[in-house]
Amino acid sequence: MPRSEDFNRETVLAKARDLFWNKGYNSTTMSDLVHETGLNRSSIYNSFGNKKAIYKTLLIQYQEENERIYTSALIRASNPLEGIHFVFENFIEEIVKDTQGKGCFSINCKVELSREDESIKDYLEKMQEHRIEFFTGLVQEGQDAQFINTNQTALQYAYF
Amino acid sequence: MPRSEDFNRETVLAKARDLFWNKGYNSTTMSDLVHETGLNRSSIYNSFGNKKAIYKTLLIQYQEENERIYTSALIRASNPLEGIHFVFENFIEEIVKDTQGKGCFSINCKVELSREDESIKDYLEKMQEHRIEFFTGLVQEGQDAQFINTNQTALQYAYF
DNA sequence: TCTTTTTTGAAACATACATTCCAATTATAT
DNA sequence: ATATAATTGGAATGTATGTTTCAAAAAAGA
Repeated sequence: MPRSEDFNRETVLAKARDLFWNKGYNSTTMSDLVHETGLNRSSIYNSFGNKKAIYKTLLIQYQEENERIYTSALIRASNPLEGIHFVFENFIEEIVKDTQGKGCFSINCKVELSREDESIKDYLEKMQEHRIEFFTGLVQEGQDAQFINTNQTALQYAYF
Repeated sequence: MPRSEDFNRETVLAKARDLFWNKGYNSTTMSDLVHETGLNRSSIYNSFGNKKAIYKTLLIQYQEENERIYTSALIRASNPLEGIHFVFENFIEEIVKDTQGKGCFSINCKVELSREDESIKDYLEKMQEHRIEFFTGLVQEGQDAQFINTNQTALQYAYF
């Protein structure tokens, strides 16, 4: 009986992400989102929640995507050291690709929002911790298999 | 005949800088500034201009301070390579000191404001260029005096 | 002490946005 | 075709916050 949504969630979110990424959180207005996505105010609030909710959705999506990139790099690699190599190559590639200086979505998020929103701050800190654990594990593995020297502890390498 | 200012410009600016640095530009309100500095709204507008003007003053002050740190590092150094070494040591020191994750003032500025304020964007880009030139010159000197290898051009090293 | 010019304080003003409301519209199922 | 329930458009609302205003107070010199 009811009418159904007239848009594609993914493309809407993609457009929102581009906007936030290009203009930053504070400089992106709801009107920008209305214009760019083509759907109207109420529909946005209806289907995606308010501005911050949309942003959080995108942040989580971004992190999950990165996670996927990491693991795929690990699968391609034949040993832990090479895995780290792949991951960093990916970083560099991203940085080089960013000619307009958009920066990293999560770093931008951290600068703009982690000071005013506790939940975002907590999320980003958890992610950071998670990432450190990831690298520590990787380095540890590499050291166990004698691909990486033990001049420093695994944790120290990971931090670096 | 006229009455004179009842505060110290430097300490006021220092407090403003701490505020902006801790909370970011957008999350710092004029009321915060009024509270923290102790002087009142009108006085602030009178002596320092509006919010953005204050911020720009601080940004320029920050850059000049950095400039001074660079040159002093260069004076201490006995050759260009050591100079670069000192400068980077200084970076690391700053990063380690920042336990609350305040980040770098100019990077924060870039993320928060360069997208919405053309003049700030231009200023930061000019500074970036200037910095590249600085390092390029340094590396070049180092190469001329054979302290640094010539596997890459000076410019390439500088970018790195 | 009186005049002059600033500084000060509080309230008023302006405005840019996020968010909500509600009537009109639209798509689906029966 | 009709009833139903969500979607849509645009106006209305609310609010946070930057900025201005203006009269009262304060300092410095004559």
